[in-house]
Amino acid sequence: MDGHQYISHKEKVENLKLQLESLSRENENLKMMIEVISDRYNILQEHVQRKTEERMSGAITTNSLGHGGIGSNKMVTADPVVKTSQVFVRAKPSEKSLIVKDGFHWRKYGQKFTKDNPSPRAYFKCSMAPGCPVKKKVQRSVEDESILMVTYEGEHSHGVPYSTVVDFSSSPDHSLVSANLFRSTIAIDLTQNLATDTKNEDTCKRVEEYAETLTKDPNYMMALAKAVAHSITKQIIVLAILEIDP
DNA sequence: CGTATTTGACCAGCGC
DNA sequence: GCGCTGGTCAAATACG
Ligand SMILES: [Zn+2]
Repeated sequence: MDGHQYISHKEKVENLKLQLESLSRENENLKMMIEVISDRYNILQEHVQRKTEERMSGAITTNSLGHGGIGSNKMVTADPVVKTSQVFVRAKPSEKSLIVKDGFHWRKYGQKFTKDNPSPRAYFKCSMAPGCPVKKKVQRSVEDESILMVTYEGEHSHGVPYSTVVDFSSSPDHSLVSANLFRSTIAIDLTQNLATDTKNEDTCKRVEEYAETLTKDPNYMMALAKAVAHSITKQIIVLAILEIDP
């Protein structure tokens, strides 16, 4: 009697094991597909960027040909509205130098010692797409050496680096990395909302604390993961359609 | 060999 | 103008 039950249980376990195995394989395959697709997506994005740039430059040249003496209205491009956002990020204890791993590709173009901070400040420019104007400054916090102060400036003229999502799962200690990246994105959003009224350090610190409490809340993390997954699947669907269409 | 980083030179703004 | 400071350039160098 018990033997039958035991056997059936054993069978169930074996069955579940097999299912798990096949699901794991499927998961691996899907991961690989995501990687490939994101790769192609980035390439396509690059092409689109180049094409629009070509078209823009052509339009500008044809436009500038017809510049009579009429106007004198200088097209002062409202550049002053460059969105800057400050982000506090926990420094990885292992990293000796300034971070680079936030999903974009940065080319370092300078490093200076500043008057009011013993640690140097590094200057980066986004190099994911040619002509992307985004820059960032990275400097350790004065009082807490394990806090990195990152200042992003401008908006990317290309698609967001979709491959970062893939990096989450493929990273050896993905929990740490993903926590850091999630927090950084949260901090970006919050600082952008708060940047209009106040700009002192206390609010920034409070933002960081707030983000930390958020990441500790399991419900919030679950909702966030759900949202991220949803956006991912949406992107995948779009990409699949694009792939079928041509 | 092509590309990314390093690092001193260089420049622009500001207070005096 | 002068010196200081934060930001950028670019030649040299390191790296894979
Ligand atoms: Zn960019």
